[in-house]
Amino acid sequence: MKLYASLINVIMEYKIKSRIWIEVGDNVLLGDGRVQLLKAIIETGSLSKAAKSLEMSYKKAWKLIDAVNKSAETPVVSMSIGGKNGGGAIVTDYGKELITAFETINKNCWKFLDTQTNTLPKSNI
Amino acid sequence: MKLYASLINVIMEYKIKSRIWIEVGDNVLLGDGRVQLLKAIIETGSLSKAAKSLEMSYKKAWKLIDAVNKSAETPVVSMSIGGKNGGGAIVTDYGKELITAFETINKNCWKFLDTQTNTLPKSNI
DNA sequence: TTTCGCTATATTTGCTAGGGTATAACGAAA
DNA sequence: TTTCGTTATACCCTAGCAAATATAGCGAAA
Repeated sequence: MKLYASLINVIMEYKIKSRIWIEVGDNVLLGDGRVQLLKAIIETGSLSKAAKSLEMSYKKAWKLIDAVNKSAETPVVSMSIGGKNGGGAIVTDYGKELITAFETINKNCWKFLDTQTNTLPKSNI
Repeated sequence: MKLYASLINVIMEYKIKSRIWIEVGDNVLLGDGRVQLLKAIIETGSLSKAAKSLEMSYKKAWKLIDAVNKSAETPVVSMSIGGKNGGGAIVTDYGKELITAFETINKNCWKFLDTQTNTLPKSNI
């Protein structure tokens, strides 16, 4: 009995989840998807390759980065067309700082929420 | 010059936003929309009136509540068909406890995120 | 000046979540 | 037993978003 109860508690535990994002004015600057995309750009050096690596359409990736660039005053990713390798995309130092700040805040938010789980009412099965 | 800079800082300030939700197993138990709907049910006493008050279709409201009831072991809202007023929906005490817990956690999450705003890199306009 | 791979953008196609509508089932009270 | 307002559910249909496709433009290097 005690065994079953503890098993159920393990399986059916509550989990508080969250998503955070950064807004500037009325525009979304950064969210989880955009951060993943920026990191893929850092790894691949181009927007199209980054999109492909995330199995995302180039169009969607471009729209996301366009929105980031439009809502950020300080440049986050700089694009270049033509040239040796056809062009490419580079995440600026400021963009990299944003990424690390975002990810640490996100992790800390998750940690905080985990501490709040025990404030939820117990379900009596 | 100093004046303009401070004005820009006020207008263009970063804002870290978030949404939280509670999962049980793999199912979503509660999110912001469901909490609003539950509160509307408490106020109106019926699912259809609650949906109307939130300008939400009855179908959508029913689906949300159905999902809540299916993912919760302890009943959250009990429905009755027929009778004096055709039936109705009642949020259980357990459901009310869930609502208040959810809302305080949410507020505390927002407060926490507000304290983290200054860890974001400064944009140099 | 030709090639190449990338950015940038328009157009079409396809899909799915959601609204609208209709209708059945229900049960207390008049 | 009729009325009434609700829950519950099926069906069609549409708008809006996303994917797919096509194509133009670019510039360094060979």
